[in-house]
Amino acid sequence: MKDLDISEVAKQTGIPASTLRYYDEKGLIRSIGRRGAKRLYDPSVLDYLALIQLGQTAGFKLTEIAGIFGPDGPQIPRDALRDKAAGIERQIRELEVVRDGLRHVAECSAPSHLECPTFRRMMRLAADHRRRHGE
Amino acid sequence: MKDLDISEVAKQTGIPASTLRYYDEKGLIRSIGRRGAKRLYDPSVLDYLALIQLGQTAGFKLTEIAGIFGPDGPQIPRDALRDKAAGIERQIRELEVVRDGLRHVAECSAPSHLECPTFRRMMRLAADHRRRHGE
DNA sequence: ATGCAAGTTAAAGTGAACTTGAGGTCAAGC
DNA sequence: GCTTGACCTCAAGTTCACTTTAACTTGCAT
Repeated sequence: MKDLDISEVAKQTGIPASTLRYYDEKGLIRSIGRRGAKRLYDPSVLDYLALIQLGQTAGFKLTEIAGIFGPDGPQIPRDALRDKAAGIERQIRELEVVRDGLRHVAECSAPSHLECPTFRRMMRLAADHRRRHGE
Repeated sequence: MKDLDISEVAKQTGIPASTLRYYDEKGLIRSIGRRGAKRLYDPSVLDYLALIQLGQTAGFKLTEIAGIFGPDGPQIPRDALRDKAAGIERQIRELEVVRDGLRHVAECSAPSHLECPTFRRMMRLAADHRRRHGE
C-alpha cells in the first residue's frame, strides 16, 4: 500500500492539490484508482510531474506536454523534435545573455544602465541574435 | 526626421502595433511625441524592445521589466539581481536537460519514452536538481 | 475639398494555467 | 452511529499578456 493520496503528492512535489486535480482533469496525470472518492496515485507520478515542470520551464504548453508524453508515447515527428531542441538551444543562448546582463547590472553602477556601454553592447548582441534567428 | 511611426517599429521588430500600443499604455516604452494623433518613436526604442523580449525569455513579467529598467534605472538591490542571475543559471541547466532529452527522444525509438532507461535517468536527474534548488 | 489608409481610443474578448468557493461525500476515530 | 476532516465536484473568478472591435481622427495624395 505505497500508493499516494493527493496531499502526499502535493507535499512531496510542492504542487498544490488544486493543480494536481487540474492536471488530472486535463489528462496530464492519471490516478491509479480511488479509495472512496479520493484519488490514489502511483509513486511514478512524481517523476511524471518533474517531467511536466521541466517541460514548462522549456516553454511547452500543457497540451504539448500531454501530446509528447501522452498515454502512449509521442506522436511528434523527429524533425519537429529536433527543431524544438534547436529552439531551446537558442533560448539557452539568450538566457546566458540575460544572466550576464543581470550580473553586470549588479556590479557596475553607471547612472543608468541604458547608458553603460557594456550593457548597451550586450543588448545590441541580443538584438542581432534575435534578428538572425527568427523570434 | 529619423523618428519612427508605429508601423515602422512594428515592421523592424516584428512586434504588432497593438502590442506596441499596449506596451506604451503600460509604460514600458514611451513615444517621443506625436504627429497629429500618431505616436512617434526614437530609434532607441528598438534596443529597448529587444531588452523587453530578452526579459520575457528569462521569465520576467512585464511589470518586473518595467521595474528594473523603468524611466530611471533599477531600484532593485544588488542581492536580488544576483539571486535572479542564479535562478536563470538554474533555468539554463534545466533547459540543457530538456534539450538533451528532446534530442534523445528524436533518435532513440524505445516503445515508450517513459520506458527508455536513458530517458528515465534524465528525468531523475532533473527531479533531483529541482529538489535540491527550490522550485 | 475629398477620400482613404493608417493611425487613434476605450472597452471587451481571448487563451493559458491556475485558484477559489460553495456545497457534497466518505472512511476513520471516538 | 456520529462527528470530523480530508477529499470530492462543478462553476466561477483571477492574472497575464495580448488581440479584437467599433467608432473616430488625421496627414497626404488626387
